[in-house]
Amino acid sequence: MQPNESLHLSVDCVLFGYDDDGLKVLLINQKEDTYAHAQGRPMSQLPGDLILIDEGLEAAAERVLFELTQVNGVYLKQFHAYGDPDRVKDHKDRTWLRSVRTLPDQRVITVGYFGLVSLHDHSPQPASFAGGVSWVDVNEVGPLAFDHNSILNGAIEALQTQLETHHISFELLPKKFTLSQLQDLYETVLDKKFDKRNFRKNVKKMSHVVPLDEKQQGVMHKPAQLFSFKPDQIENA
Amino acid sequence: MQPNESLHLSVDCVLFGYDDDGLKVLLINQKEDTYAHAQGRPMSQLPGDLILIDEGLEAAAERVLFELTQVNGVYLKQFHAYGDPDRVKDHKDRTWLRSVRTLPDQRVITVGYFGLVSLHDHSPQPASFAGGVSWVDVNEVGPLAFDHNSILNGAIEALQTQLETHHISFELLPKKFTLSQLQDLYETVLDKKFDKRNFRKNVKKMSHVVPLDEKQQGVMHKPAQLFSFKPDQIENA
DNA sequence: CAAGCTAAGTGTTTAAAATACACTTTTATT
DNA sequence: AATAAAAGTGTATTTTAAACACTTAGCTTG
Repeated sequence: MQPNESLHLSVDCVLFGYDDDGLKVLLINQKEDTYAHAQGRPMSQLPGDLILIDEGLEAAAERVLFELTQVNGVYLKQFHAYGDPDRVKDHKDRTWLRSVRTLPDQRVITVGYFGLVSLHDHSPQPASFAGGVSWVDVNEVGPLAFDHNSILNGAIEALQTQLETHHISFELLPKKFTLSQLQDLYETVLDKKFDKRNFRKNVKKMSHVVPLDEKQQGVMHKPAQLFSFKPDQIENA
Repeated sequence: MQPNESLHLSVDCVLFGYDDDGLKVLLINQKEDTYAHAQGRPMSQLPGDLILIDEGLEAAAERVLFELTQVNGVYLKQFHAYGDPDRVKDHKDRTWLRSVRTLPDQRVITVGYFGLVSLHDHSPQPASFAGGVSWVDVNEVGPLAFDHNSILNGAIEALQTQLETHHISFELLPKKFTLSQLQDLYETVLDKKFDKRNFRKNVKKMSHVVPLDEKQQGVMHKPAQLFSFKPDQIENA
């Protein structure tokens, strides 16, 4: 048996977007891309692409996300490589592959990255996204192409671990945020509830979360104190 | 720029071996393999190989380790993929590459796995290892080929995390062991000291560590109680 | 066979961290 | 002026982590 004479490598990106409405993932609707050729039922998939011959893995992930969102400097973290020889051989995925790949039977190993963006500050405008792309609530993701459901699950677990061990919440929040927003973020991502007073006690220990001289405005209840993250050294938890 | 028309994928294995003498890594001495051709100074490297065209990633790692150790069923865990386009382009590595690869200039992405074996029970006999292979104490590893020093560091960190979050210590200990051996293992891998009494208090909470009706023999001090791991469901910490 | 060496084995006290829990405050709306 | 809605705040209890020192069992040696 020959070594990998013909074998492709890709990156797949699980881009998490967060706002007060919940945690979303950026999915690509195959129908939009392959409308003319696709015979099978349209499916969604994670954004990804074959890596270029001289391109680093993270660089490839950045390129994929920039092409879709026009946003640079997204927090990105590699979490797992998926290399089952049959991962792109499933019948349901053949139609799409034939429509977009010159070598649809080629084995593809993929490296998974997850990315984080805040959807608050109007940063990545829906408009700036290519067509056929949409944010889907993580709890409402249906069956995806290939092994993308397991990749997504791997990404969610990696995100949860990362949130508990590293200070990454600022990647998902607006620059100015309330403690309730911070708590909601933790509750949404970790899928568990926290006691308000205990949560705030813990936040007080985080030296990189600092109160501003500013309050929430235009809400029909007691306005909340606004906080921000100290940019200098947001290190490990 | 073309997508990855010609790009190789390998696995590299960081096989950790443990005995009362410390934590070791299995390294391959390039000199033995490429003696005839190598011009540069001989270096050690991690065991690894290009993956075969129909082979899964973990299967490739198993194959690499089996060829070296004749041992099957080794605990294996993927920890990171390394894809810097220049990772095999360093001058120091050219000679060796020219001597063993048909396409020495080919870019190679590698997926890192770490494996665990106990060196107590005479399991992988030194004799059963191919020549040019040796166990090196993790604290005495010199400069390795390619980016193998960073891969090794990545593996050590992954092993530490895994030891703290999953019950894997039985992979590194003899079937029957003392609590001091268990503590030494934790101290060696995590590189910190534990209080003997507190450590033993914690072990008592681990339901999968069970005392045997047997004591250490032939030691010139009070013989220790022997323990073993309950095979049924050794789950998360 | 007594003395001495070596590592095994064993509890308690103190400090720190996590948990449980309910009412008052501030603003906008009616 | 009354109401609605979420913000904000403190204490007591339980649990977990940390610090700490002497006695015991078996082997070795003189």
